[in-house]
Order: sequence, then C-alpha cells, then structure tokens
Amino acid sequence: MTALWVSIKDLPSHVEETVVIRGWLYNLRSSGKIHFLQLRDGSGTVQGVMVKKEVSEDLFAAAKGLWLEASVEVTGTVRKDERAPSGVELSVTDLRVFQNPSEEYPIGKKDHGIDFLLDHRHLWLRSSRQQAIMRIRDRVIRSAREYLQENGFLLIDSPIISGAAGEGVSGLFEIDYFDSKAYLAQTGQLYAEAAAAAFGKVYCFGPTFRAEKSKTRRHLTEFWMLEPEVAFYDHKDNMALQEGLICHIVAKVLEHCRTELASLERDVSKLENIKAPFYHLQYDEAIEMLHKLGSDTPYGDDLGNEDETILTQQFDRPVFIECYPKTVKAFYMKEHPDNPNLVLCDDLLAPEGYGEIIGGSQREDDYDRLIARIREQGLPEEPYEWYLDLRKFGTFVHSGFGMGIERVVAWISGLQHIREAIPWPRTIYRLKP
RNA sequence: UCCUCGGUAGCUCAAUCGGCAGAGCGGGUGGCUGUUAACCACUAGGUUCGAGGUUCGAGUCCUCGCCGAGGAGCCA
Repeated sequence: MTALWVSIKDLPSHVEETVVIRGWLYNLRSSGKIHFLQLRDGSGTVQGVMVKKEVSEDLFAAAKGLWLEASVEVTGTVRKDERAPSGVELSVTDLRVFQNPSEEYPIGKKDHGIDFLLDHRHLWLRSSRQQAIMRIRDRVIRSAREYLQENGFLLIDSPIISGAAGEGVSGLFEIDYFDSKAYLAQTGQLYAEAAAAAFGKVYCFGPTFRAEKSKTRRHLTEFWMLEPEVAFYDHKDNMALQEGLICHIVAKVLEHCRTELASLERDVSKLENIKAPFYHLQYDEAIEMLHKLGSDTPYGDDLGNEDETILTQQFDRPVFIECYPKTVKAFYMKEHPDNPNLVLCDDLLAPEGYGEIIGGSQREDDYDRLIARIREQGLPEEPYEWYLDLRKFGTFVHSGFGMGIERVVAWISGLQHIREAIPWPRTIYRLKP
C-alpha cells in the first residue's frame, strides 16, 4: 500500500491519515529515544516525530545518521498538536533517503555574514527568510500584472538588445553583436511609447541593465522594471495610475502574504496605512522642506539619496515629488506649460526611508521641442528617428512610468538591502552564483 | 573614482597597554522519551588575507598590495 503524497501546507486537512511527504531535512534534534525531524518541501515546514520503540532499529539509526539538507521521503500519520506552529506534526512510520549529504551543509543555524550568504545564494534561497521574500516578490509581480490587465492594458514587451547607445553610453553594458556592438536595455520606455500609439494602454515588464558603479542598498546592475505607457493620459492621470497600482499591490500582498510578512517581522500596520490619496509635493516645495530639515541641496539639483530618506520619513504614505527642473531630467519629458524650466514628471517615494520606487513623466509630444531637447543634451539624432516618427504621425498626449520591482519588494518586505529582493543579485562585484 | 570600516578555527566573532590565540555554532564520541537556533559532558580543529618593516617579542604598530562591506558620486 502506498500512502498519498501530500504537500506540507495541506497536512492540516489530512489529520489522522497516513501520508507521504517529499522534501529536505533542515534540522534534526534528538532526545535519545525520540528524533525530531524538521522537514521542508517548499510549501511549508513540519516536524516529523520518530519514536524509537515505534520503528525498527535500523530506521531509527538511519534517521540519526542524516545530515542537514538530506533529501527524503517520509511516511507518517498526521497528528494534531497544539505545540506545532502549523497545528500538526507527523508521526513517522517510514523514511526513505534519496540522498544523505557526505559533507556538512555550509549554511549553519547561527548567523552568517552577508558575503558568505551571497556566495551561497543557491543554498541561501532554501532558508525561511528568503522563501518569504520570494513569495512576496511573486505576489508583487502577479498583482501588478493583474491590476494592469483588469484595467485594459496590453503586455507588449520591449527588446533587451539594442543597437543604439541612446542617452549617453556611460550606464550601458556593451556586448559583441556579430560584427558590431550592441547594448543591453536600460529601459523599454521608448518602445512602450510606440506601442501605446498602436494599442492605447500598454506595459512592458522585463530585466533592465545599468552599468553604473553604484554601491548602495538601492542599486543592482540587473533589475526588473514594470513600465506602463498610456495614450491620452496626462501628468495627473499618470500619477493616479501609479497610486492605484501601488495600492493594489500592497493590498494583495497583505491579503495573501500575512505569514511571510510575519516571518520577516514586518510591521504590517505601516502597510495597512498605504491607501489613496498619497501626498504630493512640487519640487520647489520639497527643496524648501529639505532646507528646513537641514539639507543643503541647492534649488536646481536632483535630490540625493539622503534627501529622499529625510523626505520620506516625514510621511506615513508614499509621496509624489512633481515637476523637477528640466536640467536634471531626461530629454523626453514634457515641458511644464507654466514654467519652461520645469518638466511634467514625478518620482514616487516610498515611506520609512525607502525612497524612489517609481519615476514617471508626461512625454514630450511636440516634434520641434523634442528634437531641440535631443540637440540640447548633445544626443545623436539618428537612433531617435523612429522615436521622432511617433511625433510626426498622429502625435498624442501620453504618459508613463517605470516601477523598480526590487525596490517595491524591499520596501514591502522591510529589507535593509535590495539584493535580497531578487533571486540572483547582480552588483558591481558580484556575478556568482 | 573618493571616504569610512573590516579580513583571526568550516561559520559568527573575541583577544585590555605590543606579552601563552579563545568562545559559541558546526564536526567527532557519549548521554537524554517532547525538542523548538534543543540541552549536558568530553574531544579534534589555526600559515591570524599577502609581502615587507619596527621590536627581546606583532593578531595588535608602520608601509605597500589583495579582497569585501557600508556610504558618496553616478543613477528616468
């Protein structure tokens, strides 16, 4: 007779049944005549209890000889037990070992340094903390796509490999492309704009690459960005979309990931507070507020990381910083109708010091002004010919933004560093594993 | 590129003023019938990142180098 193979998360609905689970041994304790096998299968964890007098001597000895992370198949009867975190444990009747490691598992039960853990990222992902973060990441992405789909958006992905250097070669990864050079995408936005003229409401979602030598807790060289782009949305419509998207994501994480947030010891009251309307500050108001708070960033400069941190600590909900000086922003942003020195853009800063999670803008839709901006910034015109075509053939008011997935995950999960928010972080000095 | 901090047992760290290189975890052996990062006893385990220098004596001080972390700059 073969017992039913069950996921650990489903064990509570099989009380008093004999079942099989397949997974890994993440810890083993023993009191001499009782072994406690801590088991994990990806869906959850459960304690297997093996009592010496209830199993054969060979089996009892075999269990004692297991090393951490042995892959096993355990047969047992599901018992209710109020001492167990999930309310159930498994009275083990049989054990089959797929593989018992011949060396000790590198990641121990006590603390490790970040360098060691990153070197062992392939094993670190097995830890409960990393599992919680990856489940939240999955929910963030899933709920973002869900929100856009429900609101009439079409997924139109953009290319990863681009032949044009675009806006300044500094931040681009160069690759060999047969007999010429190509570059890894920094953004899909320009392509999304073209798609918006075809489909109205679109978004792209994929990896983006920045060859910047940034060494901060907010930067990765490879990260995932969600970029919606909407025809006939202006600056204000754009911010309303961002607000709706973020509220939806946070609500869905709260709905589905309570266990994960608890295991990360995240203060969920901070997340429950994330509701519309968000705060709005014009750039000049932000600078004024910063000066009162001790910053010496001059009017006209972009906000530094420190500035973002200070600002977000003043608010309990996300805050939009609107209409930056033209000089610190990209060429494609639309000039402010009331002030030619400003552009119609917004950065959305997450609270608790997390800072920028979204950067968006209304796009310049006037051919002459756009080409003037390209020339002003000393950019080559040839690569932008197709982009300029969008302003020649039925130009249209349109807006969009880019949301950094890892920054959102780091904020919602309460992480100290963005590198834990992606399965395989790529930073300036880390390409492995 | 700049600033700061660090590199000691497999891992995390300690070592006072320059004076015998230690602890916890992990490993090994033994014990324990309800453990929750189990516990208890015993035990093995070291080129103190590298090269040079000062000194009776260097983990500790000096010089150079290598590696990493945090931050700045950079970064829609």
